[in-house]
Amino acid sequence: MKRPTIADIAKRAGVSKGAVSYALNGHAGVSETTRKRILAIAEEIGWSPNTAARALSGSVAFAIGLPLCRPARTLGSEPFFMELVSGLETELSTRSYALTMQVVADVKAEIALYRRWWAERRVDGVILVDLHVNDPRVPVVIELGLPAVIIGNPSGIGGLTGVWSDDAGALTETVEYLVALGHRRIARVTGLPDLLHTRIRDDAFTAIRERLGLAEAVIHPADYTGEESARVTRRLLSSAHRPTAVIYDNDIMAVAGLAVAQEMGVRVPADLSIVAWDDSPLCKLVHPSLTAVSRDIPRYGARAARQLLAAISGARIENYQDATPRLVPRGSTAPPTQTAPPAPAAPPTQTAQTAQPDRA
Amino acid sequence: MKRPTIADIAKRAGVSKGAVSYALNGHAGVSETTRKRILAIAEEIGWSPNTAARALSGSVAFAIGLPLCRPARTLGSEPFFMELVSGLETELSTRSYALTMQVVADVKAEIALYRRWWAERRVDGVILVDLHVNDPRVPVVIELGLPAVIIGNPSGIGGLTGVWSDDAGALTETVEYLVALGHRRIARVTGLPDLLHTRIRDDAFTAIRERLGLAEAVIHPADYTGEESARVTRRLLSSAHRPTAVIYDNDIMAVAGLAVAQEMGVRVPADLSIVAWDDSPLCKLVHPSLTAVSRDIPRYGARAARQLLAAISGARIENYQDATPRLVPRGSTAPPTQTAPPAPAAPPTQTAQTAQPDRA
DNA sequence: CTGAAAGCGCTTACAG
DNA sequence: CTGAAAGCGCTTACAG
Repeated sequence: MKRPTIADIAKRAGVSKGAVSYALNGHAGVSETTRKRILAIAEEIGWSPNTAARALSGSVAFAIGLPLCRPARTLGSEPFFMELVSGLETELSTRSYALTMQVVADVKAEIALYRRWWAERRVDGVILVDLHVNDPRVPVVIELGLPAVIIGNPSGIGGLTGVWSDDAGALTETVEYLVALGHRRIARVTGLPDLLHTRIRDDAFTAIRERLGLAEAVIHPADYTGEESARVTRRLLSSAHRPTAVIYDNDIMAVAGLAVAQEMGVRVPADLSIVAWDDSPLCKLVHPSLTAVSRDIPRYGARAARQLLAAISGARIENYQDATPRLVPRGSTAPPTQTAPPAPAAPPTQTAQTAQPDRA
Repeated sequence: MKRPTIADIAKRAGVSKGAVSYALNGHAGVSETTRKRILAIAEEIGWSPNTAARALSGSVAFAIGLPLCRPARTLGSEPFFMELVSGLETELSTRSYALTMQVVADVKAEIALYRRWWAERRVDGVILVDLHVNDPRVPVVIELGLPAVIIGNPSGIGGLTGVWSDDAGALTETVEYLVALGHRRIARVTGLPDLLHTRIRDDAFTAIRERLGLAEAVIHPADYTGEESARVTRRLLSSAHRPTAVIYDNDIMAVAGLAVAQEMGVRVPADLSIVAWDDSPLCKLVHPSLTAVSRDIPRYGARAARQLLAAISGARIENYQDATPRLVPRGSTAPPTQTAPPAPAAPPTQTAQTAQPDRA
């Protein structure tokens, strides 16, 4: 099949290609009647603009870029990205913008990707996720003049704006809730330590610990994977003064923590309360269902897309702080049954054989 | 910053733009020495081809399209897509092909998207997932002449090739394994019923049921969501002759089924064995860990990408059947403790309060 | 309000 | 082996 072009439309309508272009783009320069006629013809012959031609003359790619800098396996099991993508899409698709994704191995590769995308005119703007402390991507994006929106708190990052929610506030609220239930020994198991939002939550945790005098509250760094979370949780639950409540930095780690508790015969929520940071369908599926800190990530993505499109069309954009994440209490949190030294974990009988995986 | 073009390179090298193009693309027409000089200059000034210009003259977009036709929430919680994406990427990125994703509401919208992508020359080829029986996308893609690769078994689909694994074989193997453990009352909880691979697994299930005379083996349709799986599982476990083993069509549904069993006081694997179809990190995290049917989905994606790129460059491509999915036994399967009528489910005490969600 | 023309940055036959 | 030129399908000043 041959694709129709504006030349075809022009011939049919008996006007010049320029006139067709004006009509199609809603510019001044054609009478209302001919515009209508031209639009009707375009519709009839199934014309869509050739993006390449448009990009070449108008210098817009009608695409935005989202680099994904996490290993494939982590990517798959975290709902965050797909939810973000679907949110971005709701805005982009209505304006015929495409979303170009690319998996990169590390920050260095991601920076190279920005340069390549810029040189290729592949995208009109980019979304930055997982900001690090002193993130080296930021100066590069600024230098290239590539419109960008950060997913996360951009404070301290000169020159780029972001869309984020008040993680510090949500963390404080969560700890206060656990304390109100009677918990004192509260642990926080974190995501990758040099991510900016990990830092922000860490700081909030430390602040509330000081304020409420929770001497035994501790932070344990992990990396978002279930494996690492299981390891950390096992160590935590084996300690003499084991925590009565744990806050995990994502849903996967929380589920892994729950499984370790079950494996060690620690009852949830009687002996141990669990809070998952990002809420997800998964949190509602496990038993007991997990109390979680919930954000509307698709809305988040939609907002970021709108900001980015505005920036691309030349508008000055502002930072946007979304609603504070909500704490959604479910079955995994309760008052601790005992604040005295905990009973030693009873070795489970029924499930002991399942400890070694892959017994075939 | 101004982007360098081949005109800049030509000026520096003292040759024509045509010569630069030949040198850069490895075509005949330039001496080896000038080619080297030109490549060095391109490297030095940081040149990358303008994709729009390339697409316009060479009629290649250097992008492939992946429409995602599932609701945002389902998308996020299923590892399958992200793993597929990362597999596609490993091949695409080495050849500077971009992956363009778009979320669509339904098959109709997806068909419109193919037409638009084709008219816009946005992509050079597409990946089709989740094939339906008599899928209406197939004739459209063929009519447009859009190179395409199906993820899934393309038998019965004239004109398009696919990359798939032997689901029927894996299902048969799984049932045989459960029967060898002593199970007779085996249930299968499926994904969306009109997907082709659901049908294929259903047929295999029915065949093995006939062959082994498993009169009580049953199929229950669901939709890949945890909610629906929980509902179906609750009904199954409440029935007089409840199954002793359930095979779920994805990991999320299996986890939900496990949670329902725990909620109802049905011990896994003593009273109930559980098998998850697609293996994922999640299956290893829950307690007990889930026996699963495992495929290497990233490799799958990589293969599909290679096929598609070959098709785009004009090669005739063949169907490719990947390795049969492997059954990975873990802690959720065991011989049934009793084949006689099951004991009534004991109402759990500790967890009763967690039945109502969102008690704040 | 409209038409003819140049230009975006490449690729590729076509002469030399 | 090399150069000059046309063309991909649009957009956009520039004359009329």
